[in-house]
Amino acid sequence: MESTEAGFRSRRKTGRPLSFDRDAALQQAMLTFWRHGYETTSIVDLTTAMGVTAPSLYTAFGDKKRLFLEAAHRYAGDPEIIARAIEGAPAAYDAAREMLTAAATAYTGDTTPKGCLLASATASGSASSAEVQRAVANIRQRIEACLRARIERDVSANVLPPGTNAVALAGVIMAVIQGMSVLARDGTARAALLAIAEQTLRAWPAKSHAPHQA
Amino acid sequence: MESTEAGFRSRRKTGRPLSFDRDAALQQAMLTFWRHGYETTSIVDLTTAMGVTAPSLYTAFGDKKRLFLEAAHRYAGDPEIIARAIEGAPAAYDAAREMLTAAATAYTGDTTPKGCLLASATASGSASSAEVQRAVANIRQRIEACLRARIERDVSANVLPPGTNAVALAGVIMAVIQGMSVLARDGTARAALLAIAEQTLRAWPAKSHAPHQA
DNA sequence: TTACTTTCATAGCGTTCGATATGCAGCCAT
DNA sequence: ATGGCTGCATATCGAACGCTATGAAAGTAA
Repeated sequence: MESTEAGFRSRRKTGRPLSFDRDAALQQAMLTFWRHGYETTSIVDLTTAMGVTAPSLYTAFGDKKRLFLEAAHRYAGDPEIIARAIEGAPAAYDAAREMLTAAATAYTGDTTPKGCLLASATASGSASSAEVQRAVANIRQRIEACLRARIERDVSANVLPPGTNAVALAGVIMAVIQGMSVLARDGTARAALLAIAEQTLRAWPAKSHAPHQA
Repeated sequence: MESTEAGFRSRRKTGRPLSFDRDAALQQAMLTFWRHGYETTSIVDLTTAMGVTAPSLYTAFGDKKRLFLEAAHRYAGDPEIIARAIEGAPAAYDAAREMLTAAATAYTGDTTPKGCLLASATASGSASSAEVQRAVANIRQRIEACLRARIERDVSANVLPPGTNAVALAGVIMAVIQGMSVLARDGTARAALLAIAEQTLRAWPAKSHAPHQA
């Protein structure tokens, strides 16, 4: 059930070895999906970028859907590590700050496509891609749940004011992160995104302020 | 140069009249693009939804690109009206509040697709759709510029603290709006989006508070 | 009625889509 | 060396893509 079972068909013992670097090919596939989206990336686009023929792609990765899912998981990184980073932060504020600045930076890389693969690649699609859209949504929601739990923990620990709406606060952070992807795609520079991140963090409820909600 | 020249080929005086309601067909096209995106909506999808054959679609709307642009402009509404609404608001805060709550509501309609057409339909695409992506980005940036100008006006009028970063503040609002589209597509309910809107507005710098930035 | 204009429905254009059948090439185990 | 795998390159497959040629149908203008 684990998605990272070290590839699609790797436990072979005999036969001709792969003539290409599977990991490097996956990396190129990820970049291509990142730039052009899931449905709007063709197999030819992928084989060209990966330097591999179509039959090799299919034997190594299954089909387009599985290749995308593997690329998406590689993009998202290990969810356990993310969870530990959020939970291990000094406070929810620090986790949110790290998430926002990391997003602003990652969405404006020089050598990578602009924006967020998870935010753009399956933002729309025909009915046939519903399963892929759900998988990407799950990745998002797992991160949101983790941040929300961290906020709730801070509320319980009195680090955040008791009236804090954890769902809304986590939602704002997630919305800004996803929205920054759109802005980055439109050409907004890294500095501007970082300023948006800073401005967003000014909304963070502080214990030193009186909680101003019912 | 005006996009709304009342259709693609409407100034006819003789000949067989249109057997379908051009406006209603455009509305259906808009809903279809809204649901499935630009490139990921096929001509068959459109003709089915619009109740029109392919040749009729092409004579009435030009081609897929022009049909989408016309649908996108219908979705976005008259930019003049939007500009007047932002400029005519009591303060930038009210404009931002209206934009956020209107987005939260519009993205979770019962009879419309979830999310925002402008945010999702061209979030990704092959190189051939670059022109359409740019057109949609322009719509976004026009709104952002309008909000930013309204914020700057409030700063000049001392309604907002002098140190206010208008670019970042407008950017946050735009990012949250675009991000809410992603959340809405993932299934987030209207109430949750409205809570995010409220939480976002708490970040709004108030003249009554001491400005806490350099 | 007749000429003219424009839309309609049918059918299909050439291209690209995701995915494969086929046969040769390369590597391991024996 | 040889048999058994497995990946490689070539050449497609049927379906769907965006789009259009064609001629009949339905109006207006004379």
